[in-house]
Amino acid sequence: MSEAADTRQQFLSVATRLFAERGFYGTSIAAIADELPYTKQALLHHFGSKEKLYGEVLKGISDQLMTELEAARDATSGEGSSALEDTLIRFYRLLEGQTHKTQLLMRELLDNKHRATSANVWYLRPFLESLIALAKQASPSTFASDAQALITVYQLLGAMNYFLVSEPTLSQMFGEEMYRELRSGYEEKLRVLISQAIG
Amino acid sequence: MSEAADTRQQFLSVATRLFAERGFYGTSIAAIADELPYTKQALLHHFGSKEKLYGEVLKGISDQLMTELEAARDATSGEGSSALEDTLIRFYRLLEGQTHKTQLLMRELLDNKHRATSANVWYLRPFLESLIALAKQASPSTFASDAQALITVYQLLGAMNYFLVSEPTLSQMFGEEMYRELRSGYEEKLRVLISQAIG
DNA sequence: AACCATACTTACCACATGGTAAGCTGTCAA
DNA sequence: TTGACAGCTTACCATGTGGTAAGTATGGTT
Repeated sequence: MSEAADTRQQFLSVATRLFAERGFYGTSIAAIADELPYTKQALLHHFGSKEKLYGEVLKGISDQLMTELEAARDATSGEGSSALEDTLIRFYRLLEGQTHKTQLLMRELLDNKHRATSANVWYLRPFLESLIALAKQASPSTFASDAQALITVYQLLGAMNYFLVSEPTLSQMFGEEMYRELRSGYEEKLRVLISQAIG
Repeated sequence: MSEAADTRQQFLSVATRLFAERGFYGTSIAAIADELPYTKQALLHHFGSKEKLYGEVLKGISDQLMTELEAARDATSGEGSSALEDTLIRFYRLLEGQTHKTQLLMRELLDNKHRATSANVWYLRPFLESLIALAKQASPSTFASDAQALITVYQLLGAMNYFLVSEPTLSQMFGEEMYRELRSGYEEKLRVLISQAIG
């Protein structure tokens, strides 16, 4: 039983990485299984279909993002917009080390219409709702409606995600060394952007 | 000859739309040809391979984005950071009506590592360079280095792209009517973000 | 000892994929 | 009039795809 759970977890882990790197259509279930000492039928045994596996991966990512966002919030002392700023920076730092989450997030935004709509399941919703709640809680006066809150936090999320996802591109353009420099300076830039957007 | 050029153009047009919507792996050359009164072999006759077709699509997008960015710049009167602000807003308005360009841009950022690197061609580079030049030209004092310029403009590009690409997601979450409201208010939000980021 | 469910594997399969080969048809230059 | 070539089509193919069917091995339950 626990061995089975472990196998499942291994599949989920590899699948998450590959889906993030290559996208849903760019990743075959055989390719996932090939990185583990199992056949693709073992994968199908555990998850039923590629679509369901992808669903579990997305749900996992969404859950983790939510948890991490809330952890970032709870680790932040103080209240109001400066607390929100700290929380978002903390969240950014978390994302920094786990680029695949950002990649999957963006892929899902892009593919949503064609893939998830047909399955009619909307995995990222809880995370986005948690984001709204965070903004409203930190600054109820600034963010009257859900939409107003989301639109602002969304801008910031967009800015940081876009940057994180662009690592290959920027490394290629400026060289890896220069990219590391860029990245180390980015956090401060982001902080400024955040404080101005919500202040 | 001109008929052939027309056929090519038709292929490019459909291919651009489908690649943007479904990604490289999610789009088969047969699917592209099926939307036109030709067979997929006609497509291969004109472009040689799927990869080359995709390359031409990307090059087309990159060229158009560059041209439009420069047109936006030239349409802007004045100088300095407020001119840059106007230019970027103008550029945003252009993108607003042509979501597929934004989608392709982001897909290429995501897939770059796995697809384009192997082909070793980096199609979006001219556009990004043009973006850097724009920023440096508008505010040479603020943006000392290429990297410093890019990192800031990049944030803004990220914020607007992210929002544009999220239409399906946000429509689904808030309903289409609410989304239209969100979107109509977004330009002003973006303007504020821009002016603060570069001011 | 018989049963049974879980965790897998091997063997298959129908179908879609990108791509090749070869031919057909019209146009246009020599 | 012939030849060549551009712009297609039909025929075909090897490979990869997600998925099914039918097992085998193992460990726990009665």
